Amino acid sequence: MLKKKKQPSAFAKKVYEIVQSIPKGKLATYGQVAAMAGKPRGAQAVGWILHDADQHEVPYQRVVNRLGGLARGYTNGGPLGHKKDLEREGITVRPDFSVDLEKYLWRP
DNA sequence: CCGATGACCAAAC
DNA sequence: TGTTTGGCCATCG
Repeated sequence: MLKKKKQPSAFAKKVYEIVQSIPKGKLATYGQVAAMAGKPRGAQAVGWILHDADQHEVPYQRVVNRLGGLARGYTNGGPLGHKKDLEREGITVRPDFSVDLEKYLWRP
């Protein structure tokens, strides 16, 4: 299992720009980002791109699943690291690692 | 193109 | 209720 870094493709680049476009204190879901990138059913693909995004300057912490929950495999200290990053953005994370999408969801 | 993997989503068992 | 399966799309070998 050597899945390692690779070059950003058109889809990845779009995802990066979208994620970087998320205002501070707001959140976006995988499905939302995927839809903006042109793939309303590419949530999994977005997850893959974000996993690779750790080598880019992308605030992928602002991207959560549709339940407002943190990602399963976070590459930066686990869910605690993710929670800390979100709180630093001004987002309140519940003890169960979920957030209020109605309150923090980014609506362009 | 195919098979396998993945930080997702939804339904089925 | 917890686990599995299928679907989605992208990427690697």
